[in-house]
Amino acid sequence: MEGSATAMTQIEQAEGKPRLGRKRDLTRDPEILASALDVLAETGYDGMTIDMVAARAKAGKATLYRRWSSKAALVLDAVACMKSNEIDLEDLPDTGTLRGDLIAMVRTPTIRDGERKLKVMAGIASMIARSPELAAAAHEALVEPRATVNRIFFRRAIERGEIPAGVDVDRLSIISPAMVAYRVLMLGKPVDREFLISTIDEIILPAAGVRSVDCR
Amino acid sequence: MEGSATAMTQIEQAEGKPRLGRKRDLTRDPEILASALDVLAETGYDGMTIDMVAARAKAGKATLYRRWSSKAALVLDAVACMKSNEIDLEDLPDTGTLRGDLIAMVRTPTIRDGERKLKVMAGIASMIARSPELAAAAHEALVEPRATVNRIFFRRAIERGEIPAGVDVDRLSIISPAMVAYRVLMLGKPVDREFLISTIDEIILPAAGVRSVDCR
DNA sequence: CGTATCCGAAACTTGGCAGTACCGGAACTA
DNA sequence: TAGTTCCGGTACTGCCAAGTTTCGGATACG
Repeated sequence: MEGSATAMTQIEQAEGKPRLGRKRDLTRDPEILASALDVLAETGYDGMTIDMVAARAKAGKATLYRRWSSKAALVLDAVACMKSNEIDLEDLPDTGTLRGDLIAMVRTPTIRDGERKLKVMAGIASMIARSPELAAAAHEALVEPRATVNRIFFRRAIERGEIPAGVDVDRLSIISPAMVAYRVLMLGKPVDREFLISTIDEIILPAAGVRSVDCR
Repeated sequence: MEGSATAMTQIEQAEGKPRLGRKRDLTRDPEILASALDVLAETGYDGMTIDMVAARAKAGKATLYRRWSSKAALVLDAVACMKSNEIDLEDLPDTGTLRGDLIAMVRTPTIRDGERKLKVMAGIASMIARSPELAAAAHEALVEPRATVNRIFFRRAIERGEIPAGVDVDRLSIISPAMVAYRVLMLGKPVDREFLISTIDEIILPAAGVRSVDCR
């Protein structure tokens, strides 16, 4: 709740005030949030300092505290704002086959974006158990978008009769994110196109019950 | 390298010394390490303080620093020592079927142990990218043991002819840990027997190419 | 033009934790 | 018994980051 990026500036949300003097430069908000995410991904929550964020954004510390009441609030907003970079659900690939749809999502920018999200996730991992708000923001911005896309592909495949209607769409949608997260965070290996494609062919499609050539 | 629990006390490892005075109580080492893991799982690396660990172990701070040169060394040792609680590879269940073997590992203590490991992993997640030593210890103690057990099961199944010899054993072995980690760390949901069994039946076995009843 | 608020930058205050030093007491050695 | 090292506990030091304040300058309003 509370919603969008620049609107979350908790301090002074009273609207009716005429506010005189120089106006706040709202274009700095996304720049600062992006810097915060960079530092967060590089050093983790506890390693991140407000000075680092301010320096990277070429802003003063006071400017940050004028907009966010604390480090925790800044991080929460930064994580929540990753949601806006989401994939447009109206403009998804539709190749006519489940495999085609899944493979169409395996593109360099998508992988890059995913790795960044995972680094942020690793940076806040220890906080998630203690901050329900942050956990919710991370879930909505980092976890759910990927699963949502996959769910759409599987539902389409069911409608086409390509896979059985009885499959657990939610579980299938999570396989790919889970394998990627494990590979990056636990195994420390990079995610490349080949890994993703073989995961699709060797795990996801068999689990989905695709009537493939090798089911003799 | 360096190996076992109590042996890693980095300070004074010269052996030939006759050492006079009161002897160090070596039985405190595992108690302190266990306390460190508890605090680590609860608060994460940065949230953990030496005082917390000392208090939980009912030890003095000096006692800890007499045995480990720093907080980082203590945590590294504590994580490395989780490896010793490993499952005995000589005493694995052997039910005669892949599904039977996998299901036999789904037991309450195994699940509990896994959740604890994941909480520790979350607590040190942000450190892993910056500390290769800790990353290696975590990999060996938390990640590899599970995969090793699964690999054995899949190799047996191949020998029996239960699954094709061409399957990617390493990838299959990782599915279960990956799904569990994602469920706990990203989704914040608990891991129960039902989840594990349906993961085996709906994802792992189809991916392994088991000639199951529903492959008509 | 005067005032109020913003800006980036830097100085400053405060609190918490890593690491050290010391205490009285216990255990071991010579 | 004297000397040494351990023990649990506490007090202390030094550092670092959160958060506040101040400053000179810029921008907007009336």
